[in-house]
Amino acid sequence: MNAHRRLVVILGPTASGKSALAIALAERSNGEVVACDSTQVYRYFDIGTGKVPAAERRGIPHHLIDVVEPDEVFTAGEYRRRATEVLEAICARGKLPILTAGTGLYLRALLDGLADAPARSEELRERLRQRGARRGPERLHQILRRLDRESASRIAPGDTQKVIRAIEIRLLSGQPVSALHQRGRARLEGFQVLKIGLMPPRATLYRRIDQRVTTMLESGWLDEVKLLLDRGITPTSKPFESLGYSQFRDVLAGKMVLNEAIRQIQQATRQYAKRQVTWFRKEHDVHWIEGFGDEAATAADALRFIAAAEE
RNA sequence: GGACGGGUGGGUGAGUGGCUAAAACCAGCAGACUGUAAAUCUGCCGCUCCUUGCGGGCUACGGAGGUUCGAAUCCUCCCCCGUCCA
Repeated sequence: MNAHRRLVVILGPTASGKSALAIALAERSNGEVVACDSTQVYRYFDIGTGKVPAAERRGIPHHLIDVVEPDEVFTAGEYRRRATEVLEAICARGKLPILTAGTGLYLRALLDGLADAPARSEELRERLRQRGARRGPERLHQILRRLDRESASRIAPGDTQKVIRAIEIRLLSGQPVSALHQRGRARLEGFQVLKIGLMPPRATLYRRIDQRVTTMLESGWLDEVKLLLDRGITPTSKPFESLGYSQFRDVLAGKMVLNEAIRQIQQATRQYAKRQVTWFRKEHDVHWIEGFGDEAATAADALRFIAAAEE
């Protein structure tokens, strides 16, 4: 019924220029930006997560940025709930939602939905994790094999994180993961989704990543990290695990020299970009553009694509 | 000039006669991933051939010789690097 409502999704690896393209499109088509990024949801982690500073947003509203405290657990399920609400609100205002998606899992959770599985349970995980630490990861995998043969065969014995989640689902819901998955997922309804994928040449992307890390440093990234620590934010909280923050935390603790940290951040970011590309490649119905989002030709291409979809 | 220590695959580095194309880690490449996802994990990783097999050939542990059925591993000489003595 509401198929006339549209949702533009811009997906692509880090540093491909999603934010710039989103703002450009929002200005031309009465849009608002919604971040689909697992790190930008955290407050105070600004420079390294690539949040566009308010002053550079050209008046375009941005959503799902700065929505939780650093010590809060945030998940794909939570993202889905909040994003669904935000999309409704934007449409109710008669505006066009434009999603900037770097976190493939969150995008899929929103668009395709998640199975009706129980949310994570910290105590259960803690118990399992301890057992894994004591008896080795193979032991956990054995437990999973007993409880849910099918997912045990799909999950590598070394992948403790996924093994624990599968055991958790089985224990909490009483059902194996495969059974839950078979029952389908609650996909996003009522939107015509227009996916635009940014796929700049790998070599150029990597050069940009390297350069962007130094640019971020010049704009005060290290000071930001220092401020976070001074403020008492737990150095082991989740956002501190993200690219750059962990390295700079070590620099400030005197465990690493700055040059080495920069080198590692650049390298880890390139590896991350590769993983994003691997994930997004499988995404269906994407209008791929082989350039950066901040290039005029890319914006023109994207606008043409959106216009063509109007009919 | 002398005394030691060392030179191993893109990097670090193990190996001190056969089980070694050579551990492990990193990098690189490819991939998986339905509530930690900027996370986590998996495969490949000298060259080459095919009948794609726990397959064949070639090259490889600074260089050149040698010992041995067999050498990254032992011997000789040479070249580099580090530390110390002069």
